[in-house]
Amino acid sequence: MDDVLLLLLKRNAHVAPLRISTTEIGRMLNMSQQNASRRLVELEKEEKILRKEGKLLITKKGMEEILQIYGELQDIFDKKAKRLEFSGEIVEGLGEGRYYVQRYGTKIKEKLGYEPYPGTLNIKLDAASLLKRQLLREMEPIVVEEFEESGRRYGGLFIYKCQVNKYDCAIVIPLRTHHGIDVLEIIARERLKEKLGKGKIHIKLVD
Amino acid sequence: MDDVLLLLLKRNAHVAPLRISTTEIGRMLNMSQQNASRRLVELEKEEKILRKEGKLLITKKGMEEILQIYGELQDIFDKKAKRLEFSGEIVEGLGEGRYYVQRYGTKIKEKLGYEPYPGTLNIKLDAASLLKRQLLREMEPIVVEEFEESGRRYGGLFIYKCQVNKYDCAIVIPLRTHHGIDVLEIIARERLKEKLGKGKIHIKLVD
DNA sequence: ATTACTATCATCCGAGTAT
DNA sequence: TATACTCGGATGATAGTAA
Repeated sequence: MDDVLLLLLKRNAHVAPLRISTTEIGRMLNMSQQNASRRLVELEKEEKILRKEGKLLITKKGMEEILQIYGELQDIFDKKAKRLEFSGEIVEGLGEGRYYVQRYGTKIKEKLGYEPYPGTLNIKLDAASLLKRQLLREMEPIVVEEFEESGRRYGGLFIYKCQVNKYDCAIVIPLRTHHGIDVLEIIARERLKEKLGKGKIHIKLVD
Repeated sequence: MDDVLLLLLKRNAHVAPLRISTTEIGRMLNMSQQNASRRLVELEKEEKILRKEGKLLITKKGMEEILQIYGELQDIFDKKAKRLEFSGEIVEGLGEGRYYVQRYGTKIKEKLGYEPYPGTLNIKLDAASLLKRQLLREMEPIVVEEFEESGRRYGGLFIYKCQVNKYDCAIVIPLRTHHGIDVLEIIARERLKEKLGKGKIHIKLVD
């Protein structure tokens, strides 16, 4: 982004006309007065700023340029997580998924609105998805608090709603014990393993 | 900010090594392959990226440059947005405000907690406010999703809570059709036009 | 196919200076 | 004081081509 424009923005020239000399601009940006002058003429010609009575104001067009970049950066840093997508393939679990989903079933229903099928779909992530895996941490999880039942203690869960090949599902991350970071456990209303078949699995996080 | 670096960032080269050819960079940024190549060599010399096995990765130093600018923009917009203030004067609407507020009334009540007076206050913004108008985009809106009723389709709304001369109100931005950007439509619990009188109107956004 | 060198052309910047 | 012109040198980009 144009550094002169950014300076003007910092000085609020998008809100109120700003009085500033080319000498000052040059000093602040380590450039000559002559160059600052030329840059302003340039910005004016491009209709990104306008000058009136010796004061500078950033125009709509100028703001669009800035907001364009700001928007892109926001997308990258703030919203990336919401578009998080993983891919991988189904692997066999150890059968413990079934046990846990039954134990947590009521709690999960409170959060998701449905009782999940008693079993988990285990997806082994491919290399590219594995790198994105850590971005899950930046998402706001649905939290199932730890609880005690029949004298046994059950650890908390983080749940993230997602779609797996168009089916509404949820990723479940047990906070206590869990297998390697390369396998995601998925729960859903119904048994999905057969419906999904043998191909590559796509997991897309949803709000 | 360096546009090549921004491109690499968009392609997640800060998260995982990215395979991309100089030809592709050139094509995406409208520059020659030769120039893309030179720019990469440059970025590498400045230690903003590093290359390994033909893949590119943005370094810590590279990210610092990006986050520096992003931080500055956040300071400007996030803080400003919360203090966003407009001024202007009341203008006559076309009466359609009344119709729409009635249609959307229930949805609005769900979001704001009260049924708005059936009519909108139309404020024509002055020149200075007009420039700030686009900063609304940076704020988090209250969203009324589009819906269908009696076979007719109603577009979504963005709503922003505000105070108009001390009265709690809300700015309503229809996402489909809307008049010029220079008029803001305001809704409130009660009819405000008479209470506000003829002077200048001040609109202040609130959380 | 790829990257990146060299040569040439274009653009940007700073110094001097006119206004 | 101020802005902004011209001009020469520096930096940047493209075309051609080597590796």
